[in-house]
Amino acid sequence: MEISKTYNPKSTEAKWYKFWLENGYFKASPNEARKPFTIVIPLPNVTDVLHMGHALNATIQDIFTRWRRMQGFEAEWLPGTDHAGIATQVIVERELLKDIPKEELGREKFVELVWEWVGEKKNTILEQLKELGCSCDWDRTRFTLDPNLSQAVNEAFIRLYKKGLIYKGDYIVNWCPRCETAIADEEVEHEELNGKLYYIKYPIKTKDYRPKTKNYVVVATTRPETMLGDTACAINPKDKKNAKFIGETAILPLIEREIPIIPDSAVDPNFGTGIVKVTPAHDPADFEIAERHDLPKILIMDTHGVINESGGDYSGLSRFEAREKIILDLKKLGLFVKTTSHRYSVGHCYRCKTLVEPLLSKQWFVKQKELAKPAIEAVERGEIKFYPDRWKGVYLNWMYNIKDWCISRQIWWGHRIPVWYCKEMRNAKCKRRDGSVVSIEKPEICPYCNSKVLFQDPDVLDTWFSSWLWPFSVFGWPKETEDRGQKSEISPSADGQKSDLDYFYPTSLLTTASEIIFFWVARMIMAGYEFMGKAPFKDVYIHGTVRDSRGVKMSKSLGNGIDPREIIKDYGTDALRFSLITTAGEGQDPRIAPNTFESGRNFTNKIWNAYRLITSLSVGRELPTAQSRELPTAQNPKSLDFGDRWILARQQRLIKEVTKSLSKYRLQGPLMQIYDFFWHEFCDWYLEIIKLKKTQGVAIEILHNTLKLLHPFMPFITEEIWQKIPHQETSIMISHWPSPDMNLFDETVESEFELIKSIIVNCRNTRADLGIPKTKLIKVLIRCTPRERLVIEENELYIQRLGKTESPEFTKTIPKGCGVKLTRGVEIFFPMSGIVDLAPELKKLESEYIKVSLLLKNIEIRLASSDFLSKAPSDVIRATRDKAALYEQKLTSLKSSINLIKHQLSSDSV
RNA sequence: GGGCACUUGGCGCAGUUGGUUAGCGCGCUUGCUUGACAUGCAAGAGGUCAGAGGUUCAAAUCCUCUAGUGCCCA
Repeated sequence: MEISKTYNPKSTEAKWYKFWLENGYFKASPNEARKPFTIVIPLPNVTDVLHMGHALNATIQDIFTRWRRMQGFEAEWLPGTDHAGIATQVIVERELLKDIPKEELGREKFVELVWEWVGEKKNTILEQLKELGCSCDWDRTRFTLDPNLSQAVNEAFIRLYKKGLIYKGDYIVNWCPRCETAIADEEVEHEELNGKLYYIKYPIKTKDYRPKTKNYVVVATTRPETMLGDTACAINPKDKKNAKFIGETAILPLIEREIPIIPDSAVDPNFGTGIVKVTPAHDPADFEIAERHDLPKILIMDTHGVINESGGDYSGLSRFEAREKIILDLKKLGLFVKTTSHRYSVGHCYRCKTLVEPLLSKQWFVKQKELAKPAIEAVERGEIKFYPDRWKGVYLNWMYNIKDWCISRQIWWGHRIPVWYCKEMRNAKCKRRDGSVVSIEKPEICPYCNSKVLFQDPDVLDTWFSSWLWPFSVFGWPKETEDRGQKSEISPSADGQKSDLDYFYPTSLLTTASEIIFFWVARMIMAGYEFMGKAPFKDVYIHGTVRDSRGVKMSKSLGNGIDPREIIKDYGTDALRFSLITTAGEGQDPRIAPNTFESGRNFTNKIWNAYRLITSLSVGRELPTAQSRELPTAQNPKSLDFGDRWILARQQRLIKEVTKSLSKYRLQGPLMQIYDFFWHEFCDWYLEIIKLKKTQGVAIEILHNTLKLLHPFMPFITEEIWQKIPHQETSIMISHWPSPDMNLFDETVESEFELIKSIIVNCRNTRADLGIPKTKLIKVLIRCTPRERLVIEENELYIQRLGKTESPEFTKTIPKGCGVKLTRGVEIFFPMSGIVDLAPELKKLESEYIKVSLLLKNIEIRLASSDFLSKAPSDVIRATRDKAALYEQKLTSLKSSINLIKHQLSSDSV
């Protein structure tokens, strides 16, 4: 049958993915006979569509999963999605509701609408992961709003509440006026901007106070509109220049509120005038000051960022309009001093990029210090490791300074907070507790005052409050643990089978990008220790961020992304995966350009054609079957052919190094090694050899094992070819990962082969340099040791055919009228008679002579140094001496051949 | 302001226990429809490893400083 000249990924990928699915190869279940290898996916949002970041992330996980599976682990890669509270709600509001406020629809209807939308979109990203070849255990796909995962959320909330680790309070939160919700500190993106610092006069109250008084202080602020909510001015007590004002009372302009001038050491005397306004309800630092001095906290904005009734005349203006008007009015009153340029950083909502407003608000918080303790120790002790290691420091630094986590969100899509309030609050006890009851179900009556009128907290929980439970909620926590508790009382070890949770938890590896360390990795570690008493995973692999060719992060909004599905369409999944992994250095940010993927496409094609050649060599004879095929390992390696022994030795080395690298979480290195082996040793040399010998047994063996090594990286083409060559297992993905065969290691053959190779290369050089037509064979004379002569004679066919030479002859003297090359201590002479162009050759030899003599000079200096001789290890000294001898020999040869050519040239010119 | 990374031929990257004539892919030059592959083959040009100083017998590799770039935190 005709085999296509180029590899066609389209015709293979869907076919094999279906085959794997149908055979259930991705599934895993507790199996005491095997060790588990577990990965839970960093759950993408339901709103996500596949981008390069996902592709890199998923490829890495798939490589480790497939590799461990081949090694005999019970490999579980659990997929799923996140309900993504804010992101999803934003999209539904925009796309489905257009501009109709969701309030018109009502909460229940709105949530229904979101469920509908999610029902349609939920599988988009997961289906796309299938195109990437991901070997996820799809039967276990989870969604954070699944019943069991919701139960986990409630359970976690209630447990933490009972321990006093969850509380409700008035604090400054990051408020997104567009999403109309609080967001966590980590959800704010800071951007450094060139802004202004506004200087404003605040008059001081005196007996004869008049608006145009000359008694005033000047405060500096970046946000003048917040002055409507000022309740103090503050000065650092050490600030001698301004100390005299402390204790005075200022009159807040425009509002005419009397506010105290207080001392507080948090004030930076070098900021502006050293006197700052204090707006406790709209600035986190000012909030702290207000707490210390018991100042009132006046909220001047509503949830949309519009000035409220506390803002007097400015009520109804947006925060931006208010700023304009306030400046204008201050100018009219003569209270505006100046502006100066000022660099400062402003926060934006990570979901919609709206300017975040720090706002006083009643929210639910999780205390973090206590939860952080075991999570810090685990990483300090090395129980959980980061790859690359440097992220450990980033993690720890954040954990040491952790602040309480705001978990309530003023949106409708998500897990409703399991808290109920008594509406009536009929007694003091009830009032003291704010009438709040923590409960999953609605309580019949208020436990404090027996009122029957209760309502649920309208807020939902931060999405991350469900994702931090992911490594164990997906395996059945808390239900499974409860069930087991009951079971064990009745029949202790009924079947001896471990539960999913016991078997797969703790997981083995978590793979994610550095941005997610705080949001998720840190919190999963905290949750793991808090709820399971154990780390959620052993290793954390942090990969880089995908950037474009200029180094700019790929993003939808910038439009600089490359769609992985386009690449798959054009070049195939294997090409995409190959190029992504070879481009992404360990933990480095990969820079991706459209042509990045050509190398992957070319490589798949190379693999395909190697297979084609091997198959074609067996035309007219049967391919050996899996059973009949004599494995080289079953024979005495010494009885094999030189070339066979060489490629087998090279492959053992490859297997050893690739396996070692993978176990250290390296991907780029091993993949490049496989590439080099396959292309530059197997194809460039070994396949050329077997063309001469017309044998293909060992070639199939090499191909077989190389496909296995490659399979985790490039699953489709490896399966396609595997199925076409003799094999035993039904699929390469469940075949056994090769291990190096010590009997096949052979350093002697490796070095002898290098000699043959380099003789061939030198012959080719000479041909090319001298422009000898390819049809004309050249003569070669070789001067070498008897041992080398033996090797060369045994393999002279290779030299003749690959170097296009006549049968090599041997000499003991330097022949006259020859060009000469020196390689690995062997001199090769090329009779020059009839060859015209000697001048370039002479030039080359002369520059080589200069180069080598410099090298020799350096080495001689080193060898003359007594320090070197006394301090360097003996093997290094020996190697250096050998090298010096080699260079000397080489120089002699170069010199003689230079003289020969010079002689030739001068006699020619005569 | 603090921290972390990066800087190797035109471009993108290897070089992980200090000892190789510093490698690879793309691009470039020259020659090839060599019966696997032009998504290819062969041969080549191109780098004093950002700069300065130090440690060492020996530095792209370790240390310090400087410059540039990027990221994170405050």
